[in-house]
Amino acid sequence: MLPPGARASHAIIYNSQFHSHRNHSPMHRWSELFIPTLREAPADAEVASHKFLVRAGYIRQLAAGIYSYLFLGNRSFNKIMAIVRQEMDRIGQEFFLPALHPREIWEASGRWALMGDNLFRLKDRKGADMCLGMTEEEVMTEIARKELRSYKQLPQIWYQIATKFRDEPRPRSGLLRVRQFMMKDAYSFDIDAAGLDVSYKKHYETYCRIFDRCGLKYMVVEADSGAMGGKESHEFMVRTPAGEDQIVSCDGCNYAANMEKATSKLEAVADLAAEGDGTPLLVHTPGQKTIEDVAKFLGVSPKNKIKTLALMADETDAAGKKKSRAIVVLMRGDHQLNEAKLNATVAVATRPMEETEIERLFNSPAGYLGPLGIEWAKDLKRDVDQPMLLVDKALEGRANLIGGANKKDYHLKNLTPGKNFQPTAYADLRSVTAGEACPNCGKALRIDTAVEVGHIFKLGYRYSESMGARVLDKNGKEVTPIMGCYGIGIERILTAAVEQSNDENGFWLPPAIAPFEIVVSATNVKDEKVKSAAEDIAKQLETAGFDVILDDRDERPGVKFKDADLVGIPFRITVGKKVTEDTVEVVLRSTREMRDVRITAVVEYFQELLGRTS
RNA sequence: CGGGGCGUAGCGCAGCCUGGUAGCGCACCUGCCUUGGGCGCAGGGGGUCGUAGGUUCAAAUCCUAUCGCCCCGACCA
Repeated sequence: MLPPGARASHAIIYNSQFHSHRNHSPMHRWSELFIPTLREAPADAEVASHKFLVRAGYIRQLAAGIYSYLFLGNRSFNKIMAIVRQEMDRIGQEFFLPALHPREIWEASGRWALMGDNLFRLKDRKGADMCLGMTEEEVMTEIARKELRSYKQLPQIWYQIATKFRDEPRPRSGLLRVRQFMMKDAYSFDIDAAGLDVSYKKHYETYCRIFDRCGLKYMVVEADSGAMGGKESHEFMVRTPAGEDQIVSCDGCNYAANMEKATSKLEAVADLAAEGDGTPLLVHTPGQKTIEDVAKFLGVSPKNKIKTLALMADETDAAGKKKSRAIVVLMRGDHQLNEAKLNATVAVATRPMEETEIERLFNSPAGYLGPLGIEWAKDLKRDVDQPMLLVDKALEGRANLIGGANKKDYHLKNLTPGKNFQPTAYADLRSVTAGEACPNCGKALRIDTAVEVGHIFKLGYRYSESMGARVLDKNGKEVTPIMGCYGIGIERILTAAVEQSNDENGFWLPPAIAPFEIVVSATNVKDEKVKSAAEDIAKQLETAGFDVILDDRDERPGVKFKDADLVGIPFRITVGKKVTEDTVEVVLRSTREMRDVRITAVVEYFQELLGRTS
């Protein structure tokens, strides 16, 4: 824009200066770029990806769980997003939706209340409630509700890549759990379940292509779709100790599942013989409260003991009244309760009961609670007041177990589920442990920590129903479209890649997502021969389509090598003394493999190495 | 939200217990030197000690409050 009164000739001069400046350096020269590498990582960084992304000058923290992405980081993210976009465009259409949402649509879906403090909330100047989007089901469904009229418009797959906000209770591990992040989220709308199957499968395959192209070693696991309904769900996981999720998998077959979903085959346990007349028998167990203590005291295995857990579900009903429902869970003595499974079973969050509550509700001291003499709910319906008795499937069919007697210092023998007491329901509530038998093939299961980079699941009708999306089917009948939703964490792809490939000196990224593919390090820029050879090689590679950065800084070679090792670029070309023999060194960062290549053959070398033709 | 820890220069830290001149390494600037793994020498710049209040002749240091950040737990498409 010209300032008022300026003559056009000035503008021409400004313009030409501007252009000459840009034309002067089409190449990426390290000396002119902002790549703030650090010798030391910030003290509060714990995981490798956090340390290295900061040290390599990819990211800087602005606040807890909020990061600025600098030049290198941004380049890498752009490459990741380009891959995601390219693959998603094969099956769907890209949108760009608002991050700022009115309260109303979240009310309509029921998530305004459900999301609690995880949702960033704010008011506009008129005092109207707004929030920052954490996912876009509401907005997408709102569009579908208003615009989709006929089955002829289905199926639809709509996606976007955008910033999401979550007020995480505890941001951590650098970019692994943050409050603002980029996500590709996609939503499918189909006329029926068979259509959803197709959309789901398309995403499954697309995700595989995306993660393959990003160079990740990932696995796909069966996942829990949560209490929100939805039938099928898969997570795309990258194994790393820095991860926050636990996955169960089998090396013997392809079984793999999220901890919340995983099951195993249990070895049969020998039941105890009935004692006395076979009816529940009171035994004195003075001071023995824990499973271990009681089992030892009575000389039996914890496997023949019932673990009794007392829980409370606090709910607020439609009228805003607080209501608590007691839930008692029986597990085999040596088993662990899986809270996610419990939540999925009872469709409500629970907390451990307080000792005073146990005493008040069951007239039993904590530590001696047992299933007898209490009137349990008959089924899982939620509108009754009786406590629920949930019994883990591992106890189904067992007999003569030992459990609490609801009396201090006493336990009961001869307890048989279904005979002496009637559970509200049997359910799989147990956490799998490593080494148990695979439910498919029987081999030992392993448990690993992993990072979730993608998640696909069949939403069903939850949003389309609650928000009132309807289309007419072939017969002119109004039907609710069925939805799927599909997410990919952009930052997590980079993070997982760093976690996957690093050593004490730094990390290396797959070429497809690295900010640059090749760094050309001129060992000594004061040496004209070295300098011009390096420039020349970088230019040739760039012309051939490679993403190159020229390290032309006036620094000692050691500094450049250290930086090159640190910043994630997979290949380095060292231009040094050997230029007099028309030779440079190519170094593979991952293996440290080094090889002399003739300058005239460098382009060809990389074309072959990266499987690319000019 | 429960438990723990930390806020002193851009980064990493010491000083605090026992109040009295704000320090070290790296980074940064200048000059010389050096050029295949964070080179060397000399000189230099940079800090409201997180913030607010209090105690004291005097506070980075003691007290109170508050904010921020990190870790463990709870939670988590």
